[in-house]
Amino acid sequence: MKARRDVFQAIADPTRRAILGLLAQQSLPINMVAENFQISQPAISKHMRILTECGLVAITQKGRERLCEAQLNQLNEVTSWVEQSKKLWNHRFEKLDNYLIELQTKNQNDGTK
Amino acid sequence: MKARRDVFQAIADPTRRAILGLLAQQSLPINMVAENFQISQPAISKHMRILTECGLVAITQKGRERLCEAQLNQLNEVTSWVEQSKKLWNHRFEKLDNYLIELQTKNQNDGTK
DNA sequence: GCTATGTATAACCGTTTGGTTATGCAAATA
DNA sequence: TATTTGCATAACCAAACGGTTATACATAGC
Repeated sequence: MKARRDVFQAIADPTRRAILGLLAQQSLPINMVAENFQISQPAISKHMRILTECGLVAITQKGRERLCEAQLNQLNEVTSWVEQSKKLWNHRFEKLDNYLIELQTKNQNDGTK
Repeated sequence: MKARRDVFQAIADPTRRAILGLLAQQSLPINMVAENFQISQPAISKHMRILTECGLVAITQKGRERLCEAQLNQLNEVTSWVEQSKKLWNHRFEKLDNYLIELQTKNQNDGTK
């Protein structure tokens, strides 16, 4: 349970994705989140800490309860990375692929040897 | 380095995201990928194994080289999870939020007590 | 055939992860 | 005031992670 969290790591765990799925539909106090899983309350608290550390969940104290609210705009970091990568990927034939050309040249040399 | 990988876990590691960024632009043999990082060749091989296990990279033997090719359509799993979650999230006010209503009712009772 | 190259694999290691139980504490309730 | 409820936190644990070095091995080049 260390310091700087990032969103990619946060959503790597299936339980945390499920928690986000729940909170996406309605804000809930931690104990009501915990009811939806078989793991212990401290385990849920730990997941929640990770989710809050990277801004995916915001918590507001409500009496003795702590209301958890999803902040899914933080997923934009993921979306934009995927989009950016796919953009490059789709254009990969348009740019000269130096390595492949070099490889092909080598093969041609081999052929004429 | 165990069995069933999933895409979310694969992209959780910054080095693997960087590798995908590289391969998105051009297919490369493993050693040329390794040149772009300070970590050892076995470390790169391990990352590559994880990436291939979840289908994000395909490898084809080319003589003694192994050409790595990005398969970024596998990122659709991520994209669709994000989209699905955000959809629920954006509609969270439209559906009745049972917990919050219950909470509010309780508060009203408290007020009139 | 010998050497160099590209890569996989094994063995190992410290750190992180995801879980547990036990405990403490503040707010709500009786 | 005493008890219950809703959490956080500490201490602990096994397993997974991300890295290392050493080694093996097939292909390429001389």
